[in-house]
Amino acid sequence: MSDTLSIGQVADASGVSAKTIRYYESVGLVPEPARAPNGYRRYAERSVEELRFVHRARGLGFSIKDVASLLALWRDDARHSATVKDLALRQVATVERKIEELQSIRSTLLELADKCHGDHRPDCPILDRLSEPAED
Amino acid sequence: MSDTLSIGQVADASGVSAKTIRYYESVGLVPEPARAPNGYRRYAERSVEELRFVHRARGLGFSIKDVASLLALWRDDARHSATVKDLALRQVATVERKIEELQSIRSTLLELADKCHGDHRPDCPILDRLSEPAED
DNA sequence: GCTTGACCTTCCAGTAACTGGAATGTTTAT
DNA sequence: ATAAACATTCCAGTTACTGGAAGGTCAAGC
Repeated sequence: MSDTLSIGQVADASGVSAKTIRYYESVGLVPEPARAPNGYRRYAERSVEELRFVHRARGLGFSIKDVASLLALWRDDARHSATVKDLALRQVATVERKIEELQSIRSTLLELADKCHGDHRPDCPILDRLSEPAED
Repeated sequence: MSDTLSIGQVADASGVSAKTIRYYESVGLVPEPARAPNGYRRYAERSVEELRFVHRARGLGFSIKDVASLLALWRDDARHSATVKDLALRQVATVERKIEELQSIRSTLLELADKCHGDHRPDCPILDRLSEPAED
C-alpha cells in the first residue's frame, strides 16, 4: 500500500532472512530503518537492492567487513573502479589459498586411504600415519 | 625427572598449544590427566602421541567430533580398518565439495574482475552484477 | 467480541574451535 | 629476595549467523 515494506517483504524480495537482516543491522552493515507507530521496521525499496547486493557478495565469500567496503563503494558515485577490482582480486587470492590447502589435504587423505585395506582387519596406515613421530 | 610431563612439555612435543590442550580436555576430546600436589597437570608419554594424532587429524580438516571417532578407533585394537577408511573417504568428499564451491566462486570473481576497467572511472560491472535483480 | 494464525518485537543462547587476557599461584634461578 | 617462566581458572571475543522464548499486533472469520 505505502511505499514502505515490512521486514518480511524485504526478506522475501532480497533473499536475506528477516533474522539475518536484523543481525546485519545490529552489526552496522545496513542502516537502521524507520519504524512504524507500532514499532515495526519499515523499509524503502532501496533496501531490497542493498540487501540483495549484500547477499550476492556474501555468496562470493566476501567477509562482512569486505561487504561493508563494497557497499560503501556501491553507494559512492565518485568511486574508482580500480578500488573495487582490487577488492575482488584480493578475494580471488584468498579463495585460491583455501583451494590449494584443501587440495593438499585431499591428496594426503586419498593417499592414505589408498594404502588402507578397508576390511575387517585392524591394521591401518591411516591411523599409523596420524600418530607417527613429528618430522617438523 | 619423573615419568610425567608438564602441559608445556606436552605442548612442545605434540605441537598442540597448552591453551588448546586445556580446551580439548574441556570438550572431552582428551582425558583429564592426573594432577601434581600443586594442582599442575601431569601427563604420561602416551599423551604426547595422542595429541600429535589429534593435531595431524585436525590438520587434515577432520572436525573435533571426527577426531574423537578416529581417536577411539586408534585406541581400539579390535577396530576394522574399513571403518577408518570410510571416515577418511567421507572427509575427502566433504573437502571436494568445498573445493568445488570455492572454484565456482573463484571463476565468478575472475569473470567479473576481467570485465572491470580497474581505473579511476566509477563504472564497474562487479558492483552492477552484485545488485542486479534476482534470477533465482 | 473473540479466537486463530501470521506477522512483528527484543533478548538470550548456541554453533566451531579456538585464542587472548586478567588475576593469581608456583617453581627455579640468581 | 626477587624476577622470569611456568602453571591455574575463568571470562570474553572471534565469524556469521540461527533457534527459541516471551510477548505485542493485525487481519480474517464466526
